[in-house]
Amino acid sequence: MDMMDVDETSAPREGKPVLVILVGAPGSGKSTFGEDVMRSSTRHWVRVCQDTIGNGKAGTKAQCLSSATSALKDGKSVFIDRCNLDREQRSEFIKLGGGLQIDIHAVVLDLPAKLCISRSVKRTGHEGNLQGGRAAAVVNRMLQHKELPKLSEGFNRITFCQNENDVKNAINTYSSLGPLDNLPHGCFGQKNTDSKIQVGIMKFLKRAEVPLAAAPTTSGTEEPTSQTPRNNLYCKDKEALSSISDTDNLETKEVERQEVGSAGSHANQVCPDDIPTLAFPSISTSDFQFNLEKAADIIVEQVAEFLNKFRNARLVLVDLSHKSKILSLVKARIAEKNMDTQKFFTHVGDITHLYSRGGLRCNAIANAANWRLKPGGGGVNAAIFNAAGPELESATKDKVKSLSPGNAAVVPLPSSSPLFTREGVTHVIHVLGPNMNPQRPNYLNNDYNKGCKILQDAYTSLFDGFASILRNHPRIPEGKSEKLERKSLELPVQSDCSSRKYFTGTDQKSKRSDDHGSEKSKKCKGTQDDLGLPFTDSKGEKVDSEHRRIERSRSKAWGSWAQALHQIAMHPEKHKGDLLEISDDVVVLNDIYPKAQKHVLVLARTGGLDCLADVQKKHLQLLNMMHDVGLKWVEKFLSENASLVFRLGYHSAPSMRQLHLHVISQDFESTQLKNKKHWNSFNTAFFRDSVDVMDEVSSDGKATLKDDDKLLSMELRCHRCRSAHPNIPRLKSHISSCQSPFPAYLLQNGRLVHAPGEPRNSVQ
DNA sequence: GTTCTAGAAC
DNA sequence: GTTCTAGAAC
Repeated sequence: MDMMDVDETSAPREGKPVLVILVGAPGSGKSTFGEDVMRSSTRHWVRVCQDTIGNGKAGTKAQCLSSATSALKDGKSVFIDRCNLDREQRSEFIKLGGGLQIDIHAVVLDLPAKLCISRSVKRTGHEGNLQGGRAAAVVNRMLQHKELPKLSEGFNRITFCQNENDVKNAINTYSSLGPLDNLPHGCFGQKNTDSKIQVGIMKFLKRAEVPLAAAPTTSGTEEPTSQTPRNNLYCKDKEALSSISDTDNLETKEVERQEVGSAGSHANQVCPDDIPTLAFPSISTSDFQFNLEKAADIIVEQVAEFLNKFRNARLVLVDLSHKSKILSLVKARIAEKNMDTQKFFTHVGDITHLYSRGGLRCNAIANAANWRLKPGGGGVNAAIFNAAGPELESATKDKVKSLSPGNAAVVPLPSSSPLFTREGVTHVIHVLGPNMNPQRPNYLNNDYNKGCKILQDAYTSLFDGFASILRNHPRIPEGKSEKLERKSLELPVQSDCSSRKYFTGTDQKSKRSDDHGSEKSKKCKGTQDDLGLPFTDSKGEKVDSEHRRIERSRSKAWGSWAQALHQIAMHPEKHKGDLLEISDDVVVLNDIYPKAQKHVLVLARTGGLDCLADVQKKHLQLLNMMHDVGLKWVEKFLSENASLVFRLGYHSAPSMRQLHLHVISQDFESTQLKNKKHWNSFNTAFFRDSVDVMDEVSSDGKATLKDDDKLLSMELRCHRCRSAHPNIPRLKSHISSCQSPFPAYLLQNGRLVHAPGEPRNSVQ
């Protein structure tokens, strides 16, 4: 037990009566706390409960005061069992201590609001008679006006409990408090909240359910080892909690801006868990057998340097075991140096399951790679390559071939990678550290002069890599990838031959039609088929795919309302007035319920082509043409409003029959965008970028579908800064002003299309 | 795909 | 009481 302000060591061992003021919302467990302690304590306790003090019914505060006074005068210890959430309520009980030789304690049952509410709602025979649905409203209102107690109010000791484990520990502490014992004075279980700023931060953190675990051990957490599990507990269900109270969130947003000083484009984030976060394993200390003490020094020093430069970013050192030596060493140094534990903390868990198992959102994770950047081996490297799927391997191969010690390489993770979809990881940064293991390459023979230098370099490169992601300049090794990325962002506003210019010099060209006039395309259709499909025209395969297609069509029954596009595609002349363009192969029309300022559909006219699942290699030419027609309209729209940004793609499982390409501006400014499904259908993997679809159909003969319903009910995240929002109205109000650059993933491969030089905050 | 609406959430 | 979601019907 490491405690602070232990000023009782020299005091005579003579127990004083204790007045314990329980502080907590209904459902936080105040009564249970008192009862549990009284059951096993050797002290004489009296529980003064306002809910029952009037002959079993609710009484007044005055009754409580007098009842407490007389008990204390008898030398008994007292629990004040009422909410006591604001300072004023507490002050009168604190005054009771005035003439008496007693200790005044607060025990704060600061449990998640959700938990209190569910308990309040569930309980039936509770003395306070706060039952049913009204409980939620009451609990919320109370928590909104909550003021956490401070020593300066007159308490000798305050114990904060933020989870049930903390509560259990506190019950033990008070249960074992014999008649002759005193408890040390001070604040326990939470940072001292002496300044307004800290109160603000603590309130903010509590609401957003950030790991309070991050609080330094020096603040007197009685059991330092309980830190990390709390991390996990508190990060889960943040959406549920943050949605509990509007005013809370508004208030806390302010708090963050003014007091935490969050800077830059991410200042408008609701949840601190959305701060760009890099999780990294300790480099070189496992298989490479680097000295742990030295490594810990270097980690802390390099982290400090990074955090000096980047205020709005988090670093998390991850290891698998609670017993991890390197974690304890680093933890000790964090405490020693009084580092900001919101920005740098340790986490016990699997680096490939930080979100799904630990509730910790990390945009980037570091991989302790080998020099060949190959999967396998063991440890973190094997785990990350395994978890990320083959996508990481090929993405890595595209970026860089090998790595020398002291270097790092940033690899954007394809959105199809499970690490991306499940964990929200957008980048893997491979790092290679110094090797002190004679069995491994580049053995340094215990030369720690060199070793430390290389390890420093490794962390510097790692954090530089992370910084480059923050700036949305993925540091791509020289060569085609970077050119591709840059090129594909530029779309000349001139109206002719856009796609040709657009993709010139990139490897996209070969996959795409060089023209978008329907006449010409039709002419070369046969040629392309002959050239492009040398293998798939064997009889067997044709039958098979035909069969597949029919099977699919049969299984998907289209409702009557889903036929509109199909009717238009089959008989466009009947709908002439509603259409923007008609050709032999496609029809272009405004989406009847546009989900953004500009939202058009490029509709295929091919019969039997109902959705992306029906697309085969023979449709590649059509896909190319649809894309080009889409780009042509994008160009037109950009010439009218150069600030727009467009994305072209297909819904994995469309609601309307007949293959259609969405061309949609990324403002999502539309009253027709009304629900989660609307948002997620354009902003999760459910939306398949046209460029990716073409690539996949070209290489695999079919498009990958992400038609899991889970995608459509995912939490609402801003498509720019990825911050989470509790509901559609609030998401919309956020995106109306979010200026963050788009995630790196979207900036690649021409997924986003905008006018040259726009927007300014994007990749140059 | 939308509209309607009950009831959950605030 | 009002806002918001989500499921059913179309």
